[in-house]
Amino acid sequence: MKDELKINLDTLNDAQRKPTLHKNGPLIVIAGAGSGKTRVLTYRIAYLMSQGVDSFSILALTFTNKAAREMKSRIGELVGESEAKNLWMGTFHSVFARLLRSEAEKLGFPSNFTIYDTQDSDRLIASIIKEMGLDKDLYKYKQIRTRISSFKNSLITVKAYNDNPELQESDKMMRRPETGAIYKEYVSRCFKAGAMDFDDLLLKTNELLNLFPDVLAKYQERFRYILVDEYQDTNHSQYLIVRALADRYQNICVVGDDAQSIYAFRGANINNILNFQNDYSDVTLYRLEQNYRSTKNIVNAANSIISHNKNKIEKIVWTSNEKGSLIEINQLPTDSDEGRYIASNIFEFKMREHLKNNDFVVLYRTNAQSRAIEDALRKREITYKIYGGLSFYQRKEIKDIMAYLRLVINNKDEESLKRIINYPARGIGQTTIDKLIVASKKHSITLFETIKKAKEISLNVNQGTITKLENFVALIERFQIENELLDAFEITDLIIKKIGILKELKNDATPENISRIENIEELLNGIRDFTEGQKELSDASGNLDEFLQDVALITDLDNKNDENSDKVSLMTIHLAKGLEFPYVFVVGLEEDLFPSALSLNTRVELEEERRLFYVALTRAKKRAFLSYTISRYRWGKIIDAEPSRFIDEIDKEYVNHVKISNNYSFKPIIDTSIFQKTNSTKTPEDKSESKISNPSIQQLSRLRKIRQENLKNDNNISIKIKEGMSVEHARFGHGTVINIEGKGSDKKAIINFQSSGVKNLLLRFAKLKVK
DNA sequence: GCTCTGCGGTTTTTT
DNA sequence: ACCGCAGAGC
Repeated sequence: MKDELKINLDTLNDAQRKPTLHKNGPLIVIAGAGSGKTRVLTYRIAYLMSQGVDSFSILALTFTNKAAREMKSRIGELVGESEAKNLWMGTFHSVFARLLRSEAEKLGFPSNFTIYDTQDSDRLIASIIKEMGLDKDLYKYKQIRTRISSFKNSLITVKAYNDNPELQESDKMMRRPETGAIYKEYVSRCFKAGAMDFDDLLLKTNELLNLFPDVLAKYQERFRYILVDEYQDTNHSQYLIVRALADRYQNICVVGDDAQSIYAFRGANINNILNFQNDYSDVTLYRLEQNYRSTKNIVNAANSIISHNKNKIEKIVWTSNEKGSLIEINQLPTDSDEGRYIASNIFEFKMREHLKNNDFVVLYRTNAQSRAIEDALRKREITYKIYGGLSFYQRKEIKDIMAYLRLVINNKDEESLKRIINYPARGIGQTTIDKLIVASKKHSITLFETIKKAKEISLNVNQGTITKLENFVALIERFQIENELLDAFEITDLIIKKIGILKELKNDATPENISRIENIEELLNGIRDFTEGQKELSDASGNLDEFLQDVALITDLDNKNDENSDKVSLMTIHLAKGLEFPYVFVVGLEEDLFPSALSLNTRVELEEERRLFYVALTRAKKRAFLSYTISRYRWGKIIDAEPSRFIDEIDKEYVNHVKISNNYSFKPIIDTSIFQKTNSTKTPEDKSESKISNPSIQQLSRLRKIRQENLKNDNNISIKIKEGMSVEHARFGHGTVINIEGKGSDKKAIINFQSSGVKNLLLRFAKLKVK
């Protein structure tokens, strides 16, 4: 059957077809932004399958779960759903979490091990620092967590740390000689809790492959073809896993763009991609340099930015797309003005060009910047969605419920236990918990066992507390028994009812608590969907441990529930990697913000910020808008801002830089492609101000014509239009006016068009004819 | 053990 | 400006 499978490669260009058809041996694809690298990966996998490669023996590692899902469905279209289902495809973390679950016993972990998220790790480290009696100002738990994380990403185990005088010396220099002891205790507590943190998923995979040659051989044999997307963002630990697995068959295909490497802060090593050709023998290198995404102006501007970096693989990204509009750079007085500038522009573009909210994204360097943008969008009644920040699964109320679920599945999970032992309040306070921790260490048993044996061991608590502890254990054990018979939805529903958390929140019905109730209900709905979905599968049951398996690895970006709703997206630039939007706003282009103040010390860090800017700009298909302010609200006060150095690094040829004029007001940008390098929106009286270069006579006369047309529209048509009128629109055809709202140039009409349905049009732009 | 208040750190980015 | 936490008082 497979032999009959034919993949049509006609839609690929030559550069894309070559790596697609490359069958055996290592290859690297250096792919510029928007050059169709996902397409190559998709077609390559489909092509391999059409050549008889078993779908079970292909491993594809992506950067996000969303990317994996999309690629899988596209492959499904090419080769059939049922075959595509067998592919191992996902993020490093989710793929190797899955692998570890089936091999965990070899490492002494239960197969239903808990995955600690960053917050869990932080709490555990903070707790250890406290238990050890260390100065918490010197030992900041976040810094310690970062340090431990970097150890793990470099495969520096506790033993390796202790064997390494240099590392110990550098911690001593930082006046933190106990770092190694904290690390050791942290690792042992995670082990005792049956928990792995994010870094462990990679570190333990390495350990597994190193310690058990038979296991390594099994997976080498299994994954005969390995493909890695976004290779520039792999860390050392990921690099070693790939190398180990690919060692036997050497069918390794990596795809990436060094210019888009932006995750060094979490251990990504750009040298992985720069040195790939030295790591394997007979590597074939392919380049994808034609950009299909963006206009010439955007591609060229992006090239001019990245040319300021020294450390890079030379490549020429080009496009045959139209030239497009100039990149707009706008100076604004404050961050709230910046928000209003974005909101009014989105509003105007939507009306003028009949765009949807989905066509826009606002990108920022830090999550804190979203606030001013949100306020402005809300005022304009533009619906938006924030990605990242505090994700759904990180919210307190959700983490609380999840802690119950986690404890039911794995009662060794210390962080979950500490979280809920007294929530809702049942009279077990910090003092008791501290005593429990001491006793559990003394007897080398888990916290849960310590509580169970509270009577036998001398805990030094009173009888009332003992009873409370017994009740808690009984509650959890009862859930464990119920869980044997119930599916994930039923047990969660039962737990929520039994612990009375909703009642507690309703009793104090602040707006905050009402939103918490809604979130808990949303969680329950999500679990129901999951449960039902699992039950449809042949090899799944829909019970709780299935739900918990990779829930820790889900991110906001993976939430598909509002993919069809029409919202402006707001996110950090990091989150936007791999995405594209027709209209892109990049805000806060100011020194100390973007580039971040923390990145100015070294060239390496500054170059990463510049790549981040490159990523931001290359998200845009049609138009890009950059903005900066003169003063910005930061750290609770107003501070002066200076334009980012990156602004001057863009070749002037591709930008229209508008600075604040005396009579500054929010006038949206009108299509400047017809009269470049002018401030396009000034009325005739103020046109002499604030422009940075003189428009030609021709351009001016064109500008005047447009204005006259707009005026004519305002004065004639829009005044005439009334409810109930029959009108004609150039694109939408015949329709009837249902309602008129607003006045002057903001006057809008809701019109029911015969062929295209109800539309809300701004009369100034709609160019309606009265019939 | 619980609750209120004042203080200090926070904001670089995330699987 | 906001949040989380420690410490004091109940």
